[in-house]
Amino acid sequence: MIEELLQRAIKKALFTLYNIDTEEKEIVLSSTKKEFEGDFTLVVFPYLKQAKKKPEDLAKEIGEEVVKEIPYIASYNVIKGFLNFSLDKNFWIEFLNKNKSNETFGYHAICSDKPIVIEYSSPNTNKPLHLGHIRNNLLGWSVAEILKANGYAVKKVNLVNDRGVHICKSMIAWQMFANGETPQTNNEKGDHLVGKYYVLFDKEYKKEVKELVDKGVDEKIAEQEVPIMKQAQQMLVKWENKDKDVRDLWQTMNGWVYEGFDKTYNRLGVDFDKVYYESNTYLLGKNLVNEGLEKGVFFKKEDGSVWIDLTEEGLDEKLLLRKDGTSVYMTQDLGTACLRHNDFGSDNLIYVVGNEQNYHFQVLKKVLEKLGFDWAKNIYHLSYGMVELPNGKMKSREGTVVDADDLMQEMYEQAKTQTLEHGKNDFPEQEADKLYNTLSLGALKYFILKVDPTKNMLFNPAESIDFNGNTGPFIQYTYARISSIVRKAMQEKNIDAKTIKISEKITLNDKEMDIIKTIYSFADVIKEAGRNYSPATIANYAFLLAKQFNAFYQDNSILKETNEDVMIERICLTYFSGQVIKKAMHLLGIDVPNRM
RNA sequence: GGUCUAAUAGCUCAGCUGGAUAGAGCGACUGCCUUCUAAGCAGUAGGUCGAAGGUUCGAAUCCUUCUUAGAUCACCA
Repeated sequence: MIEELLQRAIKKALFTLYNIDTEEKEIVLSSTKKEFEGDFTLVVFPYLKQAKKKPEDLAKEIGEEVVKEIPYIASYNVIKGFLNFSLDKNFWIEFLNKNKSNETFGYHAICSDKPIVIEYSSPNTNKPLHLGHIRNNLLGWSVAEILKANGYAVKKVNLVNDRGVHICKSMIAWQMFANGETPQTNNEKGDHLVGKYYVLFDKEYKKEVKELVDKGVDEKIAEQEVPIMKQAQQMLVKWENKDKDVRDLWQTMNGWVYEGFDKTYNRLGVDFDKVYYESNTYLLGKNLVNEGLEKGVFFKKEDGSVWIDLTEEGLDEKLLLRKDGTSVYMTQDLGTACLRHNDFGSDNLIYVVGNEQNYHFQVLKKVLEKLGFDWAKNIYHLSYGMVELPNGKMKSREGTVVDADDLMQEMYEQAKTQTLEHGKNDFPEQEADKLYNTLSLGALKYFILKVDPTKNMLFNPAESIDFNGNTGPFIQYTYARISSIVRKAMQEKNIDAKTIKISEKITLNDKEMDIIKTIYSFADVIKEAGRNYSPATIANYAFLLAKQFNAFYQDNSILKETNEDVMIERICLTYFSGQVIKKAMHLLGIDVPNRM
């Protein structure tokens, strides 16, 4: 990397000229702003005091030394305290020739054999997936890919919440109202069918509560005493006692849901290396609690419930076992963390879970640390913001959710409409279908992933997701143009961009240099995206590169360029841009079409 | 009430560990298709970076206070 050479040379210059001793890593180089001439910039202000020089003089003297030291540095210029280095054109040409057909360009070498385990999705089996889940799934999948590109082994896991009183609610409502209907009899997706009964339960529940309240019962009491709620709670007890009928129904209805989820996951393009079910894991963690009691990390209250005191850490007391000895969410999560650590030999666990659970994960981490697991300090809660609608949060029970399947279907229709509106109606049926899928998912995924995961984001159903501007289809369109050119170069000129070499006789214009420098930074961008667990970094990068390519494309001939050396260089640059766009989009889980 | 997070153009969002004149897209207004895909390109208008202090050669970025919004503080998950 040229930056490292520069850092080394600057360090040396600082030392020999002014006896300033710095670490190479602490010398900050940035890419030169567009308005100024140069490729890399050093800000010299931090060294003024020690060097006892004026900014201009200091910059000049360092520049002089560095140019002598590194042959690739063609020149430098100084503006105030900014020292701008320009690289020799041949450096860039060499870079292109060396890397344009490198399959792993931008990716980092394998750095660890111990896998990172990333949990994402984690749905409940009582309702279908909605837009919030989409954000979760896309983030999880993409971050996994980004970490792989950073050289880590990654295991993707899903922890399905398939038990509990909320699951019993759908079951009770189904028993009461369904007349035996199934996904088959109804021709309805299983998760939607089950979700329907979850909503029905809530409706009936509210009705019954109101009846009691009207009779003069206190609302709080009514909420607990209502028959339908009692039934759900009784069903849960039966479930825990392994009552055969309840278990059968549970298995049947969950089966419907899984069939539905599989379709949604499939269409969304996400997958898992391992799926955990809470029905198998909810009893884990109890042993840990007992160990903790013995070690004196936890304490027992008079009623028999077990707690941990985290007030010294700025947190509260937290319950770990109920007085009846049953476990809570936290207990189970302690258990599953250890399970994962053991299953995969992993010291790095990542949880993709909404920011509403920040507190939970703070506590989880602290508790595991107190239990003496040194890997606990590496637990990372990838805490993402909520997807909000113009009138606030999505609420499943109030029917204000944006359903995942519906949304994907709407996007598909829109992709179709847009394509036909552009007069592109000559695709064979199968190819058209594939294209609409590619474009609709590209639009959806890019829309979600381009925003910083940690921030809340807004989705306005009325405006739907755009296909122009800073969007997935914009980048896909750029790729399609590129493919077209690369194809024609091969067919009409018999030039294979992959293998042909660029001559050093040519010069490079500003638009070309913009693209080259952006491509050059790809590895850094991947590193930064990995460091921040941020697909948004990749999305912004892909957009920048696509925009720069389009600007170049607009006022430079490629295949019609008369100077053959320049034509070859442009074909190669076009090809390379396409490769990098494709890779970046892949990290987001977005396909790119060869034609559109 | 305690804790945490956010606030940047009319709207949706970028802005890396402090660095040169704060950027995109959408929307509005202008231009550009007999030339490699116009889902594109070029341009105009639009900003007290929530407010006030502070640190610094230098602050949207760091610190303090305040305002506003959201999350959380369950023997729910």
